[in-house]
Amino acid sequence: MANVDKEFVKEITPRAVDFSQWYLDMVLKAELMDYAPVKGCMAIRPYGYAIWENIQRLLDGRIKATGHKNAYFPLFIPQSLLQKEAEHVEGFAPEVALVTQGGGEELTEKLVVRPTSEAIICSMYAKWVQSWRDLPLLINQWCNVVRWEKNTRPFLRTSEFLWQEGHTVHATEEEAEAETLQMLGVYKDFVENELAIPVVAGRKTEGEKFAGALRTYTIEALMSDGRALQAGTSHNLGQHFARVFEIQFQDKDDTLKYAWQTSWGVSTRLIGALIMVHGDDRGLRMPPQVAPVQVVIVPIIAKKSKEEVLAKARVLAERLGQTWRLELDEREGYSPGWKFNEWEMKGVPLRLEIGPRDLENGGVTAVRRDTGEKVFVAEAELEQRLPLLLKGIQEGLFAQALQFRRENTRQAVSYAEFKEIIAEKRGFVLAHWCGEPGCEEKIKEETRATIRCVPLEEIDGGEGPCIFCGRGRGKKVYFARSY
RNA sequence: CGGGGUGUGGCGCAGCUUGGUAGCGCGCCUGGUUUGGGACCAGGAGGUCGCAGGUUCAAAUCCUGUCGCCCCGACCA
Repeated sequence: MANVDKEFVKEITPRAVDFSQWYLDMVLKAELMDYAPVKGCMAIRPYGYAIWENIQRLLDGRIKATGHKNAYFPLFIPQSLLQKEAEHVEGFAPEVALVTQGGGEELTEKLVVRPTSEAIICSMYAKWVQSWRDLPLLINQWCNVVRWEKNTRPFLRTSEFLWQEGHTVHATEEEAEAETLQMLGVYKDFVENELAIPVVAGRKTEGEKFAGALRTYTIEALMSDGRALQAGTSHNLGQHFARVFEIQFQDKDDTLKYAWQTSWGVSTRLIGALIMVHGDDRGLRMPPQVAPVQVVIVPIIAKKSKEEVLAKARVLAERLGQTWRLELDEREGYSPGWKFNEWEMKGVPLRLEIGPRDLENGGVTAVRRDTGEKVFVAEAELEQRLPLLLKGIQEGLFAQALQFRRENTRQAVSYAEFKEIIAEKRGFVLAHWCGEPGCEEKIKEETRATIRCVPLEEIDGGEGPCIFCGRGRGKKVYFARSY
């Protein structure tokens, strides 16, 4: 019908109308989360949590493959511990939640609900590290953290969120730096290959680095509204924490040395990135690698052939369910069209329709979520075709996101042009920067764009005068407005 | 924390200006007919209108206070 397109989206605000409302429609209507009674806190619903479980499984494998082991540290941190590292406390103090009472009595020392675990973990590491033989110490934990944010948004910025945080200790600065970069590489590989989100890897400026770190590296992704999102960070902590927490070891040369440390993390924010990078006006588009449901079978039931169709659908579901995360939608009382829309909204990569026509033809109709393309697949070829189709969707989503990023990464040659791009087109802007924090700060004030990172990869254009002050010589850096 | 908005069945809203004891759509339940892109008919359940005071014979409606949530800024994964 003529208004079919309108019908598809009647419950979803189009992205072009109000991106932020679209995002909220997505997280609520796809049942990823629901608002909880406390500000900024959300219940992650099964469909959303399944994404997180897939992220955990795939990333955890990579973390372990690089020699790290999982452990768990306490939720509560004595306030005095957090206060040991000056920059660290300054960075986090404004957003910590404090426990002042326990068992109905005032606590003698207030407890911080961890906003990050450097302090508590370092206090333990001080006990565990004695000798060079104890190093490197490579530990990761999956947990929740609490940051009392003023402005919250589901998955992107919540008062409590889930993440993993790796904390490692090394004998030398070189080793720590190598670890920091290795984990950044792990993140980039993971985000690009599993989440199908292209990222720029780079270093944060002094102004943007982690509170207490020597250097912070980041992977930055571009959302489809042209704003950037920090998708993961890896910090070289230097010896800052080792000195205040007295993490010392006796080296091979008999001398007592402070250790070198790193920390690195990604959070449930990645789910927000998945939504904003791949989603369209019909709903989510989940990359097959992390999709809670990779394949959905929708039987097309007509009175005459009901039993036959259902029987075949069940057989196929059983068979294909061995390999894929698969759902057979047998619900009665919903029309096929309704189910199509529902599963499209939930972003299931591949839909298999089985109806009387398909039975006659001896196969199923497969429909790709990314392109909408319909193809007939003979039953005998399912095991062979499905992996190819899903691989094609995974790669297709990445390719689309990469193309979008290319089209929305612009070079600015003058500050006027820079301002215009940021104001009207958004996206990444590559421009020379002299390295002065003052220029960075003024650009931020005037355009709300920040330096997302100083890219690790070589960028065409080499060094040049600063986009803002016109002086000095600096590399090209990525600017953007960000989440 | 500043600016704006908003709280009424599960969801989205109307009712408030001009007080009279709550309504619509969707969803939900039951039965039936349907089912290749959000089906239809019939019947039904469900709300002391965020909370607390006040005014009044009477408050969803007027007044005061308070809390939550959302959006836009400043700060952060």
